Amino acid sequence: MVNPPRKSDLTQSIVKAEVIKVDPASGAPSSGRALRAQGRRTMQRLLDAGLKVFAKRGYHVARVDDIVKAAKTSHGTFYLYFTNKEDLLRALAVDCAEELTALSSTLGAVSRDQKGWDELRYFLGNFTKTYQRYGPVIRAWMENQVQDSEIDRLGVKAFTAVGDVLGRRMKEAGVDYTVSETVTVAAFMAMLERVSYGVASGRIIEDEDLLIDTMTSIAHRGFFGASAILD
Amino acid sequence: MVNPPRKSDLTQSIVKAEVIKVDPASGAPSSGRALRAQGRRTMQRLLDAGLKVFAKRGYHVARVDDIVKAAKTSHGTFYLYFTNKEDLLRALAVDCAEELTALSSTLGAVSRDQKGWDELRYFLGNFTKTYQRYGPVIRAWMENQVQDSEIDRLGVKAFTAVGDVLGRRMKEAGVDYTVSETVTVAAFMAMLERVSYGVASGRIIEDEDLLIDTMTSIAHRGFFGASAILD
Amino acid sequence: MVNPPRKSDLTQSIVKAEVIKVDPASGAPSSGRALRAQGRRTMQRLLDAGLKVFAKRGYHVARVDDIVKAAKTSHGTFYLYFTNKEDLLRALAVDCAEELTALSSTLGAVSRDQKGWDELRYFLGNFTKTYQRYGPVIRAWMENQVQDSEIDRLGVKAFTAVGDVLGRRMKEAGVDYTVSETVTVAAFMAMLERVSYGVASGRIIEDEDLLIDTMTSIAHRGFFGASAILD
Amino acid sequence: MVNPPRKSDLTQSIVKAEVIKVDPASGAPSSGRALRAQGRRTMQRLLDAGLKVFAKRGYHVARVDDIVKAAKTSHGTFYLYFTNKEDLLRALAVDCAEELTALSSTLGAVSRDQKGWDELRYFLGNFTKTYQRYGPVIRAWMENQVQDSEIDRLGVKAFTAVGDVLGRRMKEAGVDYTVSETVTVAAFMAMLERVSYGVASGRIIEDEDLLIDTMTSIAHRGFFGASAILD
DNA sequence: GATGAATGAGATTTCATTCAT
DNA sequence: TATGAATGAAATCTCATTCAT
Repeated sequence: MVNPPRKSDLTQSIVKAEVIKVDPASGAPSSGRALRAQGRRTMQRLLDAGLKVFAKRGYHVARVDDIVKAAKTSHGTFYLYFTNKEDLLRALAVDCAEELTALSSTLGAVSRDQKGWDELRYFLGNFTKTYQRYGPVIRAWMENQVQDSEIDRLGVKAFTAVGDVLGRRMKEAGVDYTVSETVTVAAFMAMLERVSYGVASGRIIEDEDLLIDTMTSIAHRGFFGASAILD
Repeated sequence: MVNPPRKSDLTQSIVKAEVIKVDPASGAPSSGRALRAQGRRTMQRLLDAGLKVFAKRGYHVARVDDIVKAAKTSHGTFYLYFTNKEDLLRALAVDCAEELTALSSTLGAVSRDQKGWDELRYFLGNFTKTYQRYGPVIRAWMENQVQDSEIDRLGVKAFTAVGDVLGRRMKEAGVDYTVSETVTVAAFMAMLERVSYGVASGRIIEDEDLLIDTMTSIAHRGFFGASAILD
Repeated sequence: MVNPPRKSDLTQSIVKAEVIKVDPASGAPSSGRALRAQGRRTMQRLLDAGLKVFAKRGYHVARVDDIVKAAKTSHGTFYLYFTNKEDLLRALAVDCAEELTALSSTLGAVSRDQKGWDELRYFLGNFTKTYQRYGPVIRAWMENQVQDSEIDRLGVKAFTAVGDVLGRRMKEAGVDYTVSETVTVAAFMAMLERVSYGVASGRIIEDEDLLIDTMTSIAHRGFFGASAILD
Repeated sequence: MVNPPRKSDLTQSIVKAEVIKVDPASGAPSSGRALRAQGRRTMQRLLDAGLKVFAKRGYHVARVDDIVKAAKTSHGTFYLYFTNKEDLLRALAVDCAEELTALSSTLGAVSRDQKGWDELRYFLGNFTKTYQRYGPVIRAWMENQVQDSEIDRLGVKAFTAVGDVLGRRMKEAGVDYTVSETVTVAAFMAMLERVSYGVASGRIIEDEDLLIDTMTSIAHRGFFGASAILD
């Protein structure tokens, strides 16, 4: 039988997720200004507000006005910390890229058996965690919403890091029949990201564990050659 | 071995695509005005221009000014045919929904063998064709770019039509182990759409046939339970 | 005695000034848009309003809002014709540069006698005319108010044209004792411009003819070596 | 021949300049607060920074932020010593006005011979010195950049002091043919100021001694009736 | 039918000045 | 005495939509 949707150990994955989180305060001021405690707090409030507002209807639609309202501060203050909306996104992108890169190291070998399924399951759980916070940034990358090439580069780099690991693990799994590696990896990431977005946006309503289990099964078979019927 | 990437009959699929296309002039003026030949031509120019401009950086970013320039006409004329930018999208959405609905009927039973692969391959080829024209509309739905709920409803309906067929075919294929049907179907559509967008946006560069072959193999195994190794 | 402040023939200088005026409608739309009669009128209204508002407290202090109010139009309309305030200045600068260049050809040989005085008087009268219209632009150049290097170049070119003629005429007059030509010409232009500005700004209140006569006498002696006492 | 550009005694003029300088610390705090040593130092740093920053692109363009950065202090501190940006200018204007007034007493009788030329030369040298420090303030007056009428009054007063001396010396020299005294004096000051600004701004590049010599010769002939050819 | 012109609401951004520590 | 943080009024600019010919 296949992957008896073993209730994944959520606590465990949370613990690991903590380990992944790389200095969340890394959102350093774009300008070189040294910040004191109060300034750092305000900046963090703005970063959080940015994520929150971007999450609602996307980066493009978000207004600086919405962000400062959410951060309970003023326009003037916003421009004290960021040169513009894009600059705020950039700061978030840096953090997000770090987290994604760290994430890429949490995927071990994916065998075709239950052990491989578990491994994949764990990885997808971690991705979901990251998406819960940085979804808006990942979405902005995925939807090509960014003009700024520097931010784009960050995204490409982070996605490549994850994609490389996926590709390597697929090869190890002996998935030699895959016709185009580029497309395969892209397809995997696309599926992952969009489904996560569907959940975040409320379009897909499903129990989180069930969701991850389903994605894991699909990926295990579709990308890692697991048989639909395990014995 | 499975699915010897049989060179798909492109001509054939084009022919079928023609059949699919349901009255391309169906984008009737929202205002309900009766149009003479010249008027119909102008309107078609605007619709085409809309698709072209939306394709570049998405519906939201597109300016009415860009559209009228691409259509070689004026602002005044635009508002003669459409009540606003959204109205143009709606007209395109109607056509796109029809095409997607028609598309959903082109997927036969997907067995786990080569025949099933071919069937799936044919369907994905058709989807690709549709995306080449209506990509911007599908993208707008997928990225939640639309405010107007009527347009959204059109999208949901069309996606449901396709999703239903997919779900039915999966069930027929005996993929009963799939944990959540909602998620499964969503994952399939997401993969399909995003990879198509990746190609359209130039981010994924790959030979079209190879691309479709790859997607087919992944889907065949991931969603329809085909074994990685057929004998 | 020198220069019996012969009442200068104002009419005549006006006539010549007309000749000088090089296509006042030359303020073509910065963008390539072709303009109809109404559009040209609006644009001209904005150009005139620009001069008027710049005249009040200078280019820098002027607000786009003041300009559109003076032109009895809206913000939107302003940006239809000019990309920003600087662009409006540029359009004016082009016209002004043409007029200054034309002006430079209206100075004949300046002998040390009454004839030379008359020649100089005529030239200064013409300059005054030009300043009455384009003073704000000349002032912006003189006060280094412009960031844009293209506008600056226009100014330098026009000033050089005038300066060159002055320098040539001085040399012809045998003013070999002048220690630095650069400084001499600069001093002449500076005097001319600032006194004109003084009048335009209301700081210097003096009868126009008397003013020009005075400037002529100073310049005739200071720059062209005329004796204070002619016999 | 006239005025063999006798190498002016720079040292001497510097010495005299020192004499002119009237209590440089006179820029007392507008608020009237008594200041200790540290406070006086901070204030002086701000005043110097003001001059430095104003020199770059003018009073209007200068930002308080630039000033505090140049003074290596903070916004808060700035407003501890000055009520606003204009107040800083006012403090500088007071000092500048004193220096200009003192300057006006350094011009003796200007005869038409070499002795007169030397006298004028000395005066212009002194003016140049003053401009080197207070140029930005003088420029602000000259370019009408100040809103505040009190500052303006200071400027008018200082300029009048200098102008009066000039006028008196011209009359003494028997320059009775000058048509309008107002205009004559204005022209002289304008020439002086703008050429100095040209040098300060880097637009005019010329050896300082040569520059002063040239100005002296022009003024000697143009305003004081010296003959171009002395015997 | 078609078009260029005009509009104004709303978004972004700057910066002198005040506040709190 | 000093400072970093915060503010908000005012300026710039964009763009969907309406108007007049």
